[in-house]
Amino acid sequence: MLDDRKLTILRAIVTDYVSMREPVGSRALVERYQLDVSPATVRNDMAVLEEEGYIMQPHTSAGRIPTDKGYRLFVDRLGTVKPLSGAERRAIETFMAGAVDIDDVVRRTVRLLAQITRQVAIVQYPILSSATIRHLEVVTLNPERGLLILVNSSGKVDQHPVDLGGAPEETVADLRGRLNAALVGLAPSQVVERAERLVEEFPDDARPLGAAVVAAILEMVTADPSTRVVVGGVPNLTRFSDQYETTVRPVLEALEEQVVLLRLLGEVAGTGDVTVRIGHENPYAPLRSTSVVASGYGTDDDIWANLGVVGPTRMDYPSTMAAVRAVARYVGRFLAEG
Amino acid sequence: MLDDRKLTILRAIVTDYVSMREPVGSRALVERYQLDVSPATVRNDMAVLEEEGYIMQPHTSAGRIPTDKGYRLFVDRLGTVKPLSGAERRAIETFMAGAVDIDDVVRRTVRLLAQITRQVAIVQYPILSSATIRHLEVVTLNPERGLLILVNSSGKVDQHPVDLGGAPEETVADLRGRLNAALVGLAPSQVVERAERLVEEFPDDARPLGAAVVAAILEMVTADPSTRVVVGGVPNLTRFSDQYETTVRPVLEALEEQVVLLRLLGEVAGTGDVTVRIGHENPYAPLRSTSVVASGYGTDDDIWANLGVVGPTRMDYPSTMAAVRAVARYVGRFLAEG
DNA sequence: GTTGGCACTCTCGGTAGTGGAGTGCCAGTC
DNA sequence: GACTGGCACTCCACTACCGAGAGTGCCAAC
Repeated sequence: MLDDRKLTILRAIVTDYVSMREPVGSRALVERYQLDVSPATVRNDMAVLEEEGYIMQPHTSAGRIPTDKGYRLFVDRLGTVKPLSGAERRAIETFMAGAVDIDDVVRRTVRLLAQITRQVAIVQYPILSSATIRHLEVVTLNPERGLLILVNSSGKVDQHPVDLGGAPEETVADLRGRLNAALVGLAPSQVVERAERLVEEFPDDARPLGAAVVAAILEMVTADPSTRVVVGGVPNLTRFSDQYETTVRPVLEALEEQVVLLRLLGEVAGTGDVTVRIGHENPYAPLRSTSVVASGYGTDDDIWANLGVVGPTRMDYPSTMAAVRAVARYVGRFLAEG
Repeated sequence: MLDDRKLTILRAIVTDYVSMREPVGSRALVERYQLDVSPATVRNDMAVLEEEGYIMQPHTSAGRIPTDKGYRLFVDRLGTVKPLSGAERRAIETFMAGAVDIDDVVRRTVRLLAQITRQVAIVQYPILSSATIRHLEVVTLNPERGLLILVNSSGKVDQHPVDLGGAPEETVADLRGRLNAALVGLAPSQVVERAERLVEEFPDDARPLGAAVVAAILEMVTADPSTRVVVGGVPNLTRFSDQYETTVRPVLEALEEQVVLLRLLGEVAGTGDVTVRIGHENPYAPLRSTSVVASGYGTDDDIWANLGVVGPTRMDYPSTMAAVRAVARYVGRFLAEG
């Protein structure tokens, strides 16, 4: 159905449209891509491509632009992998070099990704499923209010307020000791099991407080994955000032909603490789004229979280995909080592 | 120089332009504001106002629009305080009601402010100058790396990585004890004094590690004020799609830079009352066609941090100022109560 | 000081008209 | 059967032009 030349033409239309931002016609095509056939032939092929739904005309007597389906075919079969430039490689190295803690890593990653792809970058905080609890602390702020702090082996620190109900300091100290003794070294899944039995082991007078604290711990351990997403490169949206209604506004609105972002990244990625959602393929309706390029990141056997970029369907997929892949891999290695 | 009627006219021009978004002419003015004089008289007054630099014409034979100077006069002398609507009052109450910790308070505040003012809101994390250190913890992640955690009396948790250099667990435990004994209960300023002597009290073998940890503590305590700013309501920028180059882009870029935001809030506010920077008065050049309405928040004797909104110079100052003031006060009270 | 009148300026919307880009189709060629 | 040159056709983008409307500044009169 689609012979080689038609595919070549589709590829040419996509690349040309992406770089020129204008509908591309048969004449320009043969000139810029040395197709060795006449414009008329190209036109015949284009008619077929249009019939099949890969390209369309904004109006009669305009050139063609790719449809979502066209981009999809391009991404699946036609895109040649574009290696990163030296400058980009160096940028990745230097950007991450001085990172001190997890927050810093995430912050730097988002900046890096936004800078390389020149698009809006989204990075999810790593979910360290293999991380174990390293330390538990209950800090008394005042007789009524306390703070539960949880540190895991990757250096992530979570906090949660606890209602102490006026419990004496000894009770709190005892509780602290028991919690640490019981839970340190456990992975999240193990915590869930262990914690349930733990409450029963508390002395009677510490029972209510203990139950509250354990509940808080469970909440932190289980709710954690859905916590946080960081966004960067929003000013890059100004490059699409022509697509205000279809791109800029919806993206800004989506960025405000952590839940939406997680859905976007989560449903798109979830694997170790780069995934692309083009336009209407997107699970979130307002972004139907937007594409998401995402990837999981982490070690081979333990995917930790997702990251990606969002931009107009008319984007440079090969470069963007290469950048997302490279950053995901690098961050994965970086986290694994440190 | 400027008699009552001229001031009335200026006020009318500002309010009309803000609500209508169109240059306002003499005829419309007398009709909408019952000025009891003829358009010609108004024109004479407007000519004077223009000469004095309070208003200008986009082009001959258009109506007048206020200049920055005009807005300034309006804000200083002409703006009638616009009380919050019942709905807004209720919004403030309900928004903050279920806040659990500081992060949550800040997040809710930013949403609230963005929603009421329908502009981009910025909230700085509270600097609790009166807060004291409540607990210090050094958690060993692996023989080389540790994590210093600092909890203050307001429930704020800070963390900082520490290079343990393979120090044995007893040394770390000893250090932890000494740190807590020495520093708990101190305010930041006191920590600075005390910490310097503290290092000398360490046993020799803990000296290098101790010095590193103390350095980290000092860094956290002193660097803290400049830490974090949270932004919300960015989609509200889409309401100014006409001012892409002068408003939308610069604001997006500024929002990406925490430093800029802090400068903006800091230099603008710094007092307990609402401060307004109009257009060119702004310390940050790219926002010269933007206004910032900000306020410190906290208790009367202890200003904690700043919050505010940024929007086009053509904004509803009375409402915005009222909203910022109300939110600042409410959050201050909320934090003071615990 | 205020006002009505008036000529003037400038924007905005609508209407033609034109050039150009691109197409589809068809008949002819290899 | 695939490709090509030619040609008529369509539609957009741009320009020019015109008229209506809004608003002004100025002036003479009250």
